Amino acid sequence: MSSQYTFTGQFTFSIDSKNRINIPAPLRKQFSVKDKKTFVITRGIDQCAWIYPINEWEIIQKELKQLSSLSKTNRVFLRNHLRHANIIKFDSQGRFVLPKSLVDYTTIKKDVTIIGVLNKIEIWNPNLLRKVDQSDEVDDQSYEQLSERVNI
Amino acid sequence: MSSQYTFTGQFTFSIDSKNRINIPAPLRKQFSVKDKKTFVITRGIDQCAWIYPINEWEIIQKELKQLSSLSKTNRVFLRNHLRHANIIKFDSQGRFVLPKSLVDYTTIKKDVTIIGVLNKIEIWNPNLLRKVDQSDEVDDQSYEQLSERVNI
DNA sequence: TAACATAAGTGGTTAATAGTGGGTTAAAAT
DNA sequence: ATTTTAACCCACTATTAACCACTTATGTTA
Repeated sequence: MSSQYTFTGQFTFSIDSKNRINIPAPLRKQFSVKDKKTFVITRGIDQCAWIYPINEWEIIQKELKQLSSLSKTNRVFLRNHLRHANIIKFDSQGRFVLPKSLVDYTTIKKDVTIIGVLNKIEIWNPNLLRKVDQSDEVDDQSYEQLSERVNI
Repeated sequence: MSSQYTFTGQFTFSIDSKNRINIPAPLRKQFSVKDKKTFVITRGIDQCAWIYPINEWEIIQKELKQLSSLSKTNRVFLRNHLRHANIIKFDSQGRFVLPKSLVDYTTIKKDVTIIGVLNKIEIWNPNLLRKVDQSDEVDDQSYEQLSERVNI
């Protein structure tokens, strides 16, 4: 079954003194009643944070369970993506608190760029994103191989 | 399945102080009831904006959803193509607001040229279009490669 | 072809929503 | 017991969307 979510668009908002980030209204509106405003936020593969609505995350978990921990790539990938996964709700204003570990990982300071990427939402430090945009990084061979088996 | 839309023709209208653009009646009439006056506007490969009726966009989306984010190539591709995609509705007058990012990208100032290109509509800065018409631009190599995989 | 009627393009005003900032209390954690 | 953290509340401002109104085309009919 394919995802019900189709997040798109880019927004640059600010993070406040309590590390709260506003979810852009166009994205927020897609959260269904089932979600109860709940999602999982975790490390992205790039230096950003990924947000998955809770039902979406459960689909991904199922896929992750397929991966054998005998492979080193798999082990590292699983560890890094599960250990930093936080279950979060957004408040009545549509904001959520970005966990400290992810503030550090993403190096977010004052401004935040939020990008809808179909079934997930990316949270970036705008300056970092700009750098990433400019550099054409080489493909990571091992992830390439994984991509043939897991459709995240 | 082939597209139900056959947009054709060229029109030059004006953009107002609120960045509203009128969709020419002949094109607007093709939007079906299913569309609910909804479409996606995004960056064109040239320095213009592309409009896809929402059902047309969903066909594209289905293909994009096949791409795993474990692949770096895919991640960059997905991010860059989705971040500029805005889901828009036109108002009761048949106008829509051109997002600021696309105003900048297209360098649209006062007048707008609107062109029907079968399954999509192009939005141009008339002056820029005139220049492009005169120069035969070279194909962008990377997009050529991607075109074999994703039918946008 | 003149008069009328309808549709199309453009402009502005108002009301609702979205983004941001902060305070207060309750629950954890140290 | 003290400090942090989290949930809840209220409030201000800017932006956006809904609404109304006017003008110019287009087309139709007497």
